[in-house]
Amino acid sequence: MTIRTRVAPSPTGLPHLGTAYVALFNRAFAHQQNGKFVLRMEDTDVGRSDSESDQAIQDALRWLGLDWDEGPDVGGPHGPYRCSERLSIYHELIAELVAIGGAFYCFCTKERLDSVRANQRQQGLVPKYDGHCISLSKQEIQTRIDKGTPHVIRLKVPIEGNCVFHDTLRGAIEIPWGQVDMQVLLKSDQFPTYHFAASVDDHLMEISHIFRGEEWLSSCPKHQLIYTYFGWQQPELIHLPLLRNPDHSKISKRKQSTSINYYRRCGYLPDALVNYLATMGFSMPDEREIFSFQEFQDAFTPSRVSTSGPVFDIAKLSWLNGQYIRNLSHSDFQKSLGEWAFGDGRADAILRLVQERTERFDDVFAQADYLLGERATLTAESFNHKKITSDECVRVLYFSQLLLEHLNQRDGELISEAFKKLAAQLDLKLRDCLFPVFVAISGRSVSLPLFDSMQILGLDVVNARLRSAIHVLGGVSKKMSKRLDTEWHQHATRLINTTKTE
RNA sequence: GUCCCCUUCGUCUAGUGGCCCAGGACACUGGGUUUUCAUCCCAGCAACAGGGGUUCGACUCCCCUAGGGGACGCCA
Repeated sequence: MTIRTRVAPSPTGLPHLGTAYVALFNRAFAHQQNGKFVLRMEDTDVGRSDSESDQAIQDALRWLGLDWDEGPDVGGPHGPYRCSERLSIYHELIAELVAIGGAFYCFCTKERLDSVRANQRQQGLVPKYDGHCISLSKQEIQTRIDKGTPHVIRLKVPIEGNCVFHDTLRGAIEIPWGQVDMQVLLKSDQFPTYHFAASVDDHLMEISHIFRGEEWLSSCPKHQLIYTYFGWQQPELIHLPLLRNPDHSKISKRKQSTSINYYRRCGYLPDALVNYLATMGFSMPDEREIFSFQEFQDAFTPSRVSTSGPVFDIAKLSWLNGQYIRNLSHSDFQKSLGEWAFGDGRADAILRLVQERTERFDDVFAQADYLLGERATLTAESFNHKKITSDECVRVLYFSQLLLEHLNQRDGELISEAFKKLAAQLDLKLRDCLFPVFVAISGRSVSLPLFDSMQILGLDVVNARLRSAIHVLGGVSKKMSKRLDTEWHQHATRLINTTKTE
């Protein structure tokens, strides 16, 4: 049997550390076994998927050296490798599944489902589909379809008994069918859900082993059911532990940077990041902690993967990165640093801002310090200001995060317009409103133009600096963030929409 | 709330019944080398969640409790 593995990210948002983590294991295992490693883009969510993210994920994985044998760009015998290009396959198979009684049409409205689930929750039951449409007759179904009633197709799930499936690291796992929802497989927009697309594609692409995050454990029964209905053999499942925040919750961008690009921008070496990721949940037989991907691949075996969730510890990553940096030849060091600091048009962008503010060359580097490296360390006093209180600073910084995130734009003009409106909404002068942002981004209240700086730094770093600034000011409690989120939603429509039309 | 998964130093981990009054690494503390700093070297600090079994013997096997995490979407 040929070993075939895959990683199947959804192209929504920035390239995630978790994607790299999972790709690492899949790639190492496949190549160790002379198999193939596949990249498949799971763009089943039309609203959230975008091609920019698709490209960014590919770039980030390539940067890490985690490239693939088959995928959307390189092709392969089992293509296409993007869900949105495989719709006819799903439609054909979902029809088959309905025909053999494994799935059924459902015409329920969102409102009805919401109230059903709310009721169930109130009674302490598992919120799930109540089977309302499961026994509609062929005629009833046809009539509604002909009328153009929006509908989905759901998985038929047994009511009683247990589902038993196998995980390589944990052995047999038993989940009562009563816990499993009649999952939507085909959405009303005719796109499959992840569950259906992934199951189908894994089979069609002859995937033999799936290394994926532990978060998928509870959806295994659904996938198993699909395989059973079709009479397919399920791939071997190896659920990896979830990367964690320092507080042990699942790693999330609210609490630390999860974007691969952030670590790239901060000057971590791809080999070091890959090495570090490989020590999360895996250890070498000889306990070595510094090793190449090739060495990892040679030594890898599922039995050396541990099941408890590792905290992603930036201090240790930095130490490891230091080992790699010092090991570089001096010429490689120069080359890599130069590329990091000035590559991709950065030198030009920075120098254009600097020149008009320069009297002597020795002014140059002091002005651009926060663009070339980490900004000065902040304290609460850094935010002392005549016109704006520290609480207001937190508010502004918090909203800035949301604004930039929702704007999802690098365009300086747009950012500038949005901030002007934000200041107006908060009833602050732009100059005062921007003060905490200047401090957060540059470490000073006076610096090179703010929005240009943001563009040069990139969203990942900007976000991290805003987050760290908020932290310095005492952070935002759960309660407070709830209040701010509510307030934000009141501003949001106006801020975002009007911004885009101008 | 229901179900599932997990539980060795603050963190990453070694350990698959005796080699362990638990080893390594990061962080931290102290010392040494170095014109300073960093590197490097040495030393120190620090853990088997708790309770029951099984066994001649449990970090290792079983059960319970507690704690942590995840899932419960026409998100993935």
